Amino acid sequence: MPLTLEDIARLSGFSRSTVSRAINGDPNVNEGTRKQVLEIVEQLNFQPNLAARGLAAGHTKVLGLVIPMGVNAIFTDPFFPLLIQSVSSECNVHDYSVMLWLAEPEYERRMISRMMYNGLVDGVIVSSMMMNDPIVEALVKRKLPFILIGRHPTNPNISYVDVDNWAAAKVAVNHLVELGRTRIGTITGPQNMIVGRDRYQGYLDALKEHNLELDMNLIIEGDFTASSGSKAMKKMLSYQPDAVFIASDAMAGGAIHALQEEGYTVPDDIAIIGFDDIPSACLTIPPLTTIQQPIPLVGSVAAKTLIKMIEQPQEEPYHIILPTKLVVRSSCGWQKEKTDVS
Amino acid sequence: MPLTLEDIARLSGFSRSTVSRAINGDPNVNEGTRKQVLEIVEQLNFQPNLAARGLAAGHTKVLGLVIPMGVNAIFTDPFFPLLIQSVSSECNVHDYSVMLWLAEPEYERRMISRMMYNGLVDGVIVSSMMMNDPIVEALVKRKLPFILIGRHPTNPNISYVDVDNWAAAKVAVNHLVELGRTRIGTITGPQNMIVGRDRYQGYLDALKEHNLELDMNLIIEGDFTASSGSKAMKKMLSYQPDAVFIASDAMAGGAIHALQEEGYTVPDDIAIIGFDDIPSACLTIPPLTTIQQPIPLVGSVAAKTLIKMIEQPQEEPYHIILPTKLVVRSSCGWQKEKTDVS
DNA sequence: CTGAAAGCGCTTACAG
DNA sequence: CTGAAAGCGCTTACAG
Repeated sequence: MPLTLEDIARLSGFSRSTVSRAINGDPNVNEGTRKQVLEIVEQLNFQPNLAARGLAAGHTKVLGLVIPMGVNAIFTDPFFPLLIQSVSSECNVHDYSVMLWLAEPEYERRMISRMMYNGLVDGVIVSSMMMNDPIVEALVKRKLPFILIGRHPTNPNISYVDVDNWAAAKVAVNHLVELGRTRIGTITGPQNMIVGRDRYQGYLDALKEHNLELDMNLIIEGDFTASSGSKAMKKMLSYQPDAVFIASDAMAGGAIHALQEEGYTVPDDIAIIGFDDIPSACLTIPPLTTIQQPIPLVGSVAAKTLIKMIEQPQEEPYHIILPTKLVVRSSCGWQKEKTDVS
Repeated sequence: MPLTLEDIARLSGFSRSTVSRAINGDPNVNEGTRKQVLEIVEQLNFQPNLAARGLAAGHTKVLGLVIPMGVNAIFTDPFFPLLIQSVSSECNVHDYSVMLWLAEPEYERRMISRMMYNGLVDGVIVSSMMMNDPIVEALVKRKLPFILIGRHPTNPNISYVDVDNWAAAKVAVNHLVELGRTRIGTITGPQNMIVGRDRYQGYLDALKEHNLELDMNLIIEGDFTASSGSKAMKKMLSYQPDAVFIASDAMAGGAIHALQEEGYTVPDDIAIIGFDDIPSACLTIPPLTTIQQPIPLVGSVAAKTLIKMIEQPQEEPYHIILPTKLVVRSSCGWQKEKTDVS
């Protein structure tokens, strides 16, 4: 049987209350007694029962991380692992734990309500939701603090951390234009996700700014998976693009693969620029020029901010935009720097 | 404020006890009253506070999934995402939630003890631990049910689910031998992990069975990352292998990449066989021949078994071995079937 | 089949 | 600075 506070109380000669206060860093405890208590705690490796603490204190120091399974790419795209890892690390630092929910459609409703009510988490991070995801609506009705990864399309009262996908997409397309490309296509992300839309809109606006003709044959929607990138690329080929802005590196990897299969050369025949700068971006042949978004930073900032929202509630929502950066490798025909695999 | 059992009791006209029983499927409840209670529950979308339930009932219906961060590969190798996903799905089916712990070295000790004591999880799944991982030792001391993904090297009382890595590695090497290769190297997994050792031992024994000479220059340890595979491959080249058994597809991907860079042709110059059959195995050029292990099955069986251990405790440990399969593509020079990207 | 009551292991006013 | 006591929201013998 695990030890209880009561045991420590008995062993230390202090009351349960005092022991509890000592453990939780309450300033109203004599340093001497704190030391005594903590020594016993240490020695016996006592850990308070978190369910009990949660009940009594009204918080559990665990965060929920919700990843909707609607997206095919979820577990082929390194985006999510990287995100999970960084959220988890940041939580560790603050002495929080993270509970991962993979929201499968069939279970979603059940999970949503459970999550709201169950008193098991103090707040939740929602990643990459669909535009019409009912989860957000459900969350706003409750008092549970939550933060989105990726801005909310319409409700400005919702906190989020995001990058400026629109501006970054423009940077990507501008890069292509500067290199002399004129028939620039795009393989977009899912248009039911805000991230997919923002990047697409950036593409559109960049084209317009340069007075480049818009050819709908050069615009194909992908779903962030490599295979969708490959398929889209093949379909686009007959319309002779000379460059393609692809909304994720995973899709770009698939596209480059398709191009090779079809006998095209990157970047000579077609320049490719991706988005994300995932670890394997420098492993494609040729290495992928892409937009780097600081995924680990996104995760840690989201966690950090949510914890702040929990511990120091305030009215105004947080809208945090993290920086993005063009990483030039060779898939666009401009080798500024050499990147090593190792 | 979320509703409580008390609210439902008042609203339904029954006692808290009866409501609780109705919700939890206790057979000792009149079907009529159960229906009435459940209707109100449904209508108000009441969800019991899980912290309270955990305290009172002694279980929370949440499982911990521990993934040690010692391994570099953790978030570049699709193995883990696939595993997380399948564990999570299986838990959903059984109405359990999963709590993901990424065990970072610095926090590990703290987490271990917390996990044991905190009453927040009913059991834990430990994935891919190091051979000397203290977590197992800590776990056996407690009453907390747990199961390993990957067999334990020494303690037969510990439950696990695994594949027969040793036998599968032999199958892989045999395949190379059958194709006429004689200077067969290997890039192993970390030798402080049982999975790395088992696959290496299979390689060794296969060589011996075929009376092939053992050349230590053709044996290099990797860490399951693509970049370690690439580096190892380059190092091995000067010793002229004509085939390499690589202990993970992620490393094999890196190795193939390295080979291309160095101007070698796969499989003509060097045949490559991997292990795992991750989704991108058919995306390498040429597509990778590999050993398929049923990662999603491993995850779901682990979860299912752990739940059984929790709900129907028994003395004997579970030792579950899942099947493995040679998938022939073209990286060994034997094209049995064509595999499409899409 | 149902209810009153005790209890799970903590936290936190309240009083001193 | 410390302790006795109430309470967090459930479950579960126990009695009927």
